Order: sequence, then C-alpha cells, then structure tokens
Amino acid sequence: MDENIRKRLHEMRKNGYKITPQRQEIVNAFLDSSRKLPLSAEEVYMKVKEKYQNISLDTVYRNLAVLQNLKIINRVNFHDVKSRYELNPGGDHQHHMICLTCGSAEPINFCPLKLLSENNFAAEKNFEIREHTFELFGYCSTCRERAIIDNA
Amino acid sequence: MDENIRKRLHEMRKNGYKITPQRQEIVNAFLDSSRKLPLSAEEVYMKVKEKYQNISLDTVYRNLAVLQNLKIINRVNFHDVKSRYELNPGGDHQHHMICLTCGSAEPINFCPLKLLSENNFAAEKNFEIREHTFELFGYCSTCRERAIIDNA
DNA sequence: TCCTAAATAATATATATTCTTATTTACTAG
DNA sequence: CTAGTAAATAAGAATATATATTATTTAGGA
Repeated sequence: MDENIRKRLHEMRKNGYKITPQRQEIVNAFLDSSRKLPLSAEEVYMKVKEKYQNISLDTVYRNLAVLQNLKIINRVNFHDVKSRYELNPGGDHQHHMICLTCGSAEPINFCPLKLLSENNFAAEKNFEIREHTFELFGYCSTCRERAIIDNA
Repeated sequence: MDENIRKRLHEMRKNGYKITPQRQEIVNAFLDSSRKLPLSAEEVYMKVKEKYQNISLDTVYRNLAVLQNLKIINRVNFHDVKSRYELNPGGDHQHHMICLTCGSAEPINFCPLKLLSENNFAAEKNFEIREHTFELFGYCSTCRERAIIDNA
C-alpha cells in the first residue's frame, strides 16, 4: 500500500501541485502510523512537528484538504467533535466499526449504498447521491473480553 | 406526533428532571418548525429567544443533550461543522437524504443496520453495535429540476 | 539559473461548544 | 400550602476546531 500511496503523491505534480517536504511528511505521518484510529489534524500536526518544528497547523489543514480532494486520504466523521483522516489505499472509501471504549476503528467490508443502487432507490426518489456516511459505534472484541475478565 | 412528544416530555419528571418553561419552549421550537432541515443549536436558541429574551445558549445545549438522552430528539451530524437536531416521534432513529444545494433533509425509509443483523454481521465480528450513522448527501428533486430550467 | 505559481509560517479571526459560579426555580414531602 | 432541596438557569469566561489574511519563501518547469 505504501508504494501505491507514494505513487499517487508524486502524480500530484501533473495537476500543478508541488511536493513540499511538509506535504511529504504529512503523508508519512499516516504511513508511519500503525494505529487503527484515523488521525486528527492535531495528531498529524504533532507528528510532523517532530521533523519540522516550524510547521503551522494551517499547513496541516490545507494539506489534509488537498490530499482529500485527490482521494489520497479520506475524512471520517466520528462522534467526537473533531474530524479524523486516514489513508485511502484503494482510492475509494471505507466504513468503520469504532470502539467506544478504546477508540479503535476497524474497516468494515460492507457499504449500504450498493444495496440502495441495486434497488434503484435514488432513481425512485429522484435524488442524485453524491456522498454518504456510514459508521458503526460500539464495543470491539478486545474490549468486550477485557470487560468480562475485569468483572470476574 | 405532537401528543406523543408532549407525553414523553411530561414523563421526564419520573426521572428527576424538571419541566421548566425554557425546556418546554425548546421542544416547542421543534414542534412549530415545519422545516425539513433539522435545527441547529443556534436556530433553536433564536426561536426560544423570541419568548425568553434572557435564555442562554448554554441552556439550549444542555437541554438538547438531555432531550437526546431521553430519545425525544435525535442529533444528526451533517457535513457542515455544526450538529443539528430533530424530533424523534418514534423514539427510534431516522436517516436522511440531505441536499447539498438547499440543505433540506428528507427522511429515508431504510436502515442499513437491519441488513447487517440479518446477516449476523456483529456476531461474526464479535462487535457489539450500540449506535450507527448513515446519511446520504446529494441533490434533491426540486433542486435538480431547477438546475435544468436555469441551464435552459 | 531564473521565474512564477504554489505553498508556507505567523498571526488573527470565526465559530461551536463546554465549563464555572452564583442565583433561581420546579417539584416533592410534610 | 409551605419549606427544603436538587435541578436548572443566566452570565460570562474558556476551550477547541477550523479558516482567513498577508507577507515571505520555495518547488519545479522553462
């Protein structure tokens, strides 16, 4: 996946974008992160700051927007106020199961939109679907097991 | 639906909540609203202010949280930053088609969770689902027709 | 190497939401 | 009906997220 992402990053040039060190490091923040939880703008900022002490939060936001437009990352809206972002290896989109205890976000292999299009939902309603959100919130297997042990 | 909501409002007392004039007026703001678009905290605030000039925005937020806990209203997270709220006549939940042009939100008669439970999705993943989000964003029939006319 | 559009840092600003505290009020038990 | 109390309130400060402005710097093509 890393190669796929790096390749798409370099293709930015074709569209008039420049590949600045800051921009690269922002992408690296995602590539380096082994965490399941997508990163907030603040977290990306802290990570990049390790290498570029002077980077401004504004630069992070601006780049997250650019990378999002190019579908290199996706923005995920969780229940907490701030938005989070994750790499988008397939260039498509991804839904998640988000644990209310530990905050981990596991991708789920299901998209409700496929069912709606099979049923001609949008055509019937005469509604042109452009985007959609779908996320599950609950308790992951790890946290559930831990809860059982704690109560024993 | 109004009666249902009012009945549930009065049942709050059983749980130690008080029915203050402000609280009632906040619920009225929703009952009076014929708009399809769920109300933002700010909009509720402006509405209630007509009757209680001194109400604070904090009171609105506090009550929206309480009413949400009691499932009298639902919070809907749209793409724009601020959250919105709507009455929940069924005491259940509701998904929407949100128009990116006019902002209207039409309820949709479909919940992806039903399909997941039919397929034992949660059991397989050992994930305990507690909440979920699902919203469609796009262009409603009215705005689409208008666009065609404008381009003619 | 030079030129220019793009990107950046720094700073200010906007907006949404929550917290703190002192005061008031709705309800309940007597 | 009254008094006591937990709950709710207003006011204002505080926090957090995100965006706008501007002057300066820089990536990368010519």
